[in-house]
Amino acid sequence: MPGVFLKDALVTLKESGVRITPQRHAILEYLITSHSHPTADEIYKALEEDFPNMSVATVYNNLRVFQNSGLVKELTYGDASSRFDFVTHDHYHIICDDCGKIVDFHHPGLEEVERLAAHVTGFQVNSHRLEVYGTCPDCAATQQNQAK
Amino acid sequence: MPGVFLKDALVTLKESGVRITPQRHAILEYLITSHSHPTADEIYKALEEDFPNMSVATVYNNLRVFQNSGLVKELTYGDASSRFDFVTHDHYHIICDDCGKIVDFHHPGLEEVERLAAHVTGFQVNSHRLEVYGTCPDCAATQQNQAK
DNA sequence: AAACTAATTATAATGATTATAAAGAAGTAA
DNA sequence: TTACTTCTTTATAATCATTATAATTAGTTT
Repeated sequence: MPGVFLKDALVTLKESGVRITPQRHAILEYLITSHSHPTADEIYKALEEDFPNMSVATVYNNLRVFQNSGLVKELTYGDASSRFDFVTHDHYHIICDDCGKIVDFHHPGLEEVERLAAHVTGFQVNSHRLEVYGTCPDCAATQQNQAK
Repeated sequence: MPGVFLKDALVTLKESGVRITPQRHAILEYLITSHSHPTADEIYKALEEDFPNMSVATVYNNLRVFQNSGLVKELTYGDASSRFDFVTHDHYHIICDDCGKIVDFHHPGLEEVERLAAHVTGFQVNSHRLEVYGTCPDCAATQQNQAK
């Protein structure tokens, strides 16, 4: 069932009064089917063939629209540009310090941490963000070989 | 014991062969004593009085130097500029969705999450990043009043 | 002091993101 | 259909954080 996410997403959008333009359709589809965490520019380049006249602003605008509808999350890191992630189930990311590859992993939510934080700081907690950093198997292997 | 962190930090720097210039001293001191999580520009502005000729590049350069020595951590969020945090003990941050205030809280490390991530993904795990988001007491109070 | 290295300054460049204004497409009501 | 309104896209310029460069200054070593 590959198209389920896309169909659901389109319904969600339509219900909140957002028009489904060809560009929006394409951006969403790319986010879902690429199974990656692309930057705005990567999306722009990937759709260049089908939409030669599309503007970068359109990509940014629509990514924002999708975020407002809760379909997409923005992942921000230091230097580089933001990456965008289609939200399915709750999952976390592990990121390679060497090559930057991002891999999903699932883990029960950290409600206990949220509770403690709320208690200690007096905040009303809404959400949290967790990322794990390390070296991916590929890069680990490369380093092994170079050490020889 | 207010100056302990600063003295320790200076020793750490000297030991790794980093010169202690007046600018570096001032940036570090501000990071420690301001008890905030300033942006590079905030640091620049705060030191303008004492160092009228200091360049923004100097702030960025030295923040990088401090990061390389493990004294400072960069916190990155979506739109805005990076914030810089003097590293003392391990702690996490809770951030107000409304006003952006950042408050520290302590929590045992999430080694168990790291272990699971390593197991599932095959990564060698180095570190992780956790942030909690919510509404700070001040903003919550303001919202209460506005609702009246 | 001379020679060398590191740090700072001033300024320009980069690059991601956003703002703006004009043109186009879709939706609604007559 | 026509006119009218609203939303969307496009093209382009602007913004803003950060980095690169080159020249100058300061510190260190001989």
